[in-house]
Amino acid sequence: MKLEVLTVSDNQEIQNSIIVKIKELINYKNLEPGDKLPSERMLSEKFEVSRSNVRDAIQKLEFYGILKSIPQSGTFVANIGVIAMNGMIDDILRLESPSFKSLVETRILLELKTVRLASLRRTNKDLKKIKEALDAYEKKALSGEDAVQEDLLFHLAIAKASGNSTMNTFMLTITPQIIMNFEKYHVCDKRLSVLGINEHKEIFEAIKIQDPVLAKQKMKDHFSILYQYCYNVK
Amino acid sequence: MKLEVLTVSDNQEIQNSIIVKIKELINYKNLEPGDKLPSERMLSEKFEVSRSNVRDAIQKLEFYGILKSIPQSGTFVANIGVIAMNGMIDDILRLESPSFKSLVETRILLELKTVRLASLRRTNKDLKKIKEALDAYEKKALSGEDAVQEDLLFHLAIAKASGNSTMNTFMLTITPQIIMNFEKYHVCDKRLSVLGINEHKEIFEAIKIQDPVLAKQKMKDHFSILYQYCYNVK
DNA sequence: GCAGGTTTTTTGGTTAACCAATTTGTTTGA
DNA sequence: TCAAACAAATTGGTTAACCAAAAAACCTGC
Repeated sequence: MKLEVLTVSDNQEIQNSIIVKIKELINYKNLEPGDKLPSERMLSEKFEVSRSNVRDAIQKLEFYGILKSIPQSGTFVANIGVIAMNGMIDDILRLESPSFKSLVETRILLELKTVRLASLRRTNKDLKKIKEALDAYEKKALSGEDAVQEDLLFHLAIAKASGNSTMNTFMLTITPQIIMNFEKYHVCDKRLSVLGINEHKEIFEAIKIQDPVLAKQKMKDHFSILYQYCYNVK
Repeated sequence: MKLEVLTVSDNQEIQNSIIVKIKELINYKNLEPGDKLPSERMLSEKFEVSRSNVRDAIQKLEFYGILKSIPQSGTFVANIGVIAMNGMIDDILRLESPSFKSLVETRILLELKTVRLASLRRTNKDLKKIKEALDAYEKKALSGEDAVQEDLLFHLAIAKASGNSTMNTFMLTITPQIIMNFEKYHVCDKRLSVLGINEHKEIFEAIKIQDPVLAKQKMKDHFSILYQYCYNVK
C-alpha cells in the first residue's frame, strides 16, 4: 500500500518535473505562440525520460490549452503569451486534489445557476427527460431502496437542459466524486430520499412553468440540508 | 485539411464506440461497483481495436470517475451504480465542445463566486500575489501594450485565493479558452485595458478590506462590458 | 485438510520498433 | 532563375514486445 502511493507520487513527480523543464525550455528559447517545440524524441532524450512520459506531460499541457499537438508536424505553443503560460503552469503544478467541501460548494453554485438557465431555456424534450428522471427517482425512493443514482441523473438532466455545455461538463465531473464521498462518509440517508421527492417535484414544476426565480429558490431549499452536512463533515 | 478533420473525427468515433462497448459489456455481464473488467488485452481483442485505443477509452472513463485502473491488478467499476453509469456515459458521449457563450457565462458565474470567497478567506500571502498581478497589469496597460495575459493572471490569482480547489481548477481550464476566442474574434481592445485598471484596483481593495458584497459588485461592474460582448458576438 | 511457502500466470505500465503523413531538401528541366 | 517534381528526413501516432508487481494456482509438510 505504501509502495503504491510512493510510485504514484513518483510518476506525478516525474510528470511535473517534465512540465517544469518544458516551461524552462520555452523561456530559454524565447518561444512565442505558434512556435514549434522540439520533437517528442528529442525532448525525451534531452530530459532523460521515456517518450511516453513526455507525451503524457504534453497531453496535460494540451488539456489546459497551453500546447497543441499536430500529427506528423509537431507540438506548438498555443496562442497564449509566455507570461500567462508561466503563471498558469505554476498554478497547474500546485493544483491540489479537490476537497469534499470545495466540491459541494462548487456543485451548489453550479446547480443554482443551471436550474435557473434550465427554467429559461428548456425545450420540451429536455422537460420530458427531466420528468423521466424524476419518475425513476420517485419510484425508487418510495420502494425504500437507495435512490442516490436516480437523484444524480435528475440533477444531470437539469444541467443538460441549461443549454450551457461548459456547466454540463463540470457537473459531470464533480457529481460522481461527490456521490462517492457521500457514500464514504455515510452522509446519504434513505429517509432523506423520500423527503426529496417533493423537493424534486417542486423544482420540476418551476422549470415546467419557466419560473427562474422559483426554480432557484426550490433548488436552494433542496440543498439546505446538504449545505449543513457539507460544513459539518469536514 | 479535410483529411485531418476526417481522421480526428474517426479517432473520436473509435473511442466513443469503445466506450459504448464497455458500457454494454458492463450491462451484459451485470458488473457492479468494485467488479473487475476484462483485461485491456482481452478487450482490445474482443472489440478488434488496438490496446492503446482501449487504454485511452478507459482513461477517459476514469476521468469521469466511472472506472478505476489499478496497476498489475485490473480495471474496476467505480462506486457508482449501473443506472448512474449508463446515464453518465450517455451524457459523456453526447458532450459537445463548449461554445464561446457558455464559456463566458460560466466564467462570470465562477468569478462572482471566487471573488466573494477570496475576500473572505484570502491570506496575506494571497493578497500579496494578487497585488503583484495587479501591478504587472497596470504597468503593461499604461505602457500601451496588450495586457490580456496580465489580466488573466490577476483573475487566476483571485481564484486561487478563493481557497476552493475545484473552482480554481475550473478557472484554469476555461480562462485560456476564452482568451483565445477573444483574440480570434478581436473582442479585446487596448482601450479597455486602461479602463480596466481602476476596476481591478477596486476589486483588489474590496478583497483587501474583506468586503464580500463590495467585491462581488465591483467584479460585476468589471464584467458588464464583457457581458454585452458575450451576447453580441455569438 | 489446510496453512505456509513457492511457482506460474495475469495484469497495467513501459519501452522500443514501426507507420503514414508531413515537411524539408535536392534535383531537374525549361 | 525558378518552379515543379521527386527523394530523404522528421514527426506524432500506432503497434508489438517486454517488465515488474500482483494474483492465482500449486505444492508441501504436517
